[in-house]
Amino acid sequence: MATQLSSQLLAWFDQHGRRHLPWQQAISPYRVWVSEIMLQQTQVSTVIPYFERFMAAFPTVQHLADAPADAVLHHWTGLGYYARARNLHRAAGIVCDQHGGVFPDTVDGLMTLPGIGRSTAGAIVSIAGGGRAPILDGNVKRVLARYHAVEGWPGKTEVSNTLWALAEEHTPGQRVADYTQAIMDLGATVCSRGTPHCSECPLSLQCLASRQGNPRDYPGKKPRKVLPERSTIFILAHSDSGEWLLEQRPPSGIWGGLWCFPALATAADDAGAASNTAPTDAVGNWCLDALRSEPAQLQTLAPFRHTFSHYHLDITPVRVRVDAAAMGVMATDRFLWYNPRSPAQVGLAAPVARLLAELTHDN
DNA sequence: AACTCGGGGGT
DNA sequence: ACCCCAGAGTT
Repeated sequence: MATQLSSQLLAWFDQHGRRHLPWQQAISPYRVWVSEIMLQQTQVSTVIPYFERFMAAFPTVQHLADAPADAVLHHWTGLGYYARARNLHRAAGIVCDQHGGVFPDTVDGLMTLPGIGRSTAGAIVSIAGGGRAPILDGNVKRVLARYHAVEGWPGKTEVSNTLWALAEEHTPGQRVADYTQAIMDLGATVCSRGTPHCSECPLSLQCLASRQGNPRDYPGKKPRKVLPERSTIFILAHSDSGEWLLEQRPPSGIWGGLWCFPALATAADDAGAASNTAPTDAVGNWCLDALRSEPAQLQTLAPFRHTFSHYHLDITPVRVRVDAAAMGVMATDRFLWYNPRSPAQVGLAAPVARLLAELTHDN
């Protein structure tokens, strides 16, 4: 059943819709799936280059399933939410091993795959399969919350349920792929967050928020908390031959599965700072204990702050030269001597990638 | 229901 | 600084 919203949106889409995004070309379940995963909590302009490189490296779901996990994370470096990449790789294996390389064509079937929730499943079904399934991403939430003047933050279950019901109601039985693209395009271009362009919107006459004159009040804002502060020391251990020691992070938690400089936790509070060990001493001790190597040229670099969505991390990099005996730690597969001149195909945490780039550029 | 999980773009 | 972004998984 087509609603007035869906009809007007489709007419608008024929004139103003976006049609040149990379994942809108050669549409397939695989390409739509990869794009939807990358686009979770990530803006279009950020995703485009990642999508192009990813598709060149892994043209089909079989290529992705056959690739090493490190190679997948390598192509995700800097994109964030790395569980997305690990789930993508796992799901590719399941599709190839259990579904003959063909994606499920229903929302419920797709939702059994790791990393695919209701909205992503709806996007794949509607865009790649033409099936009638709603989505509820950030754009759709904003359009529907304004159109119906839905109060409250969509992170609340009740608000989310209301929006899902509206999304379901408005999803038409015909031209579902165009409708799905249309409502996202409207949210991204006309019904934007900061400055909605109601005068250009095909829905403005019926839109309750526009009629009230306060579209920016919708959707309701997430309650903000003060982010906690943590601190750490990055040990930038390098050999004479210009290789840097990296350690693989545990599979879960922050930077899961990525490669990072060995890190030492430090006291987050400064109340007992007087008793804290100096960073260079802590790193020197670490070299002796963990690497069985005599530290040389210990140097504290400029500290900087890296902010996650849920805490601040103050990072103090300490550079240290270690002798050839230290290379023995490579015996453990948790460690890797990384040569920026011939980089291993592994995932790097963003601040690690930036530090490596700076260190290499300086030399 | 609240929390975890990144990084960057817009303002 | 603060806001949020084509959300999903875990506790």
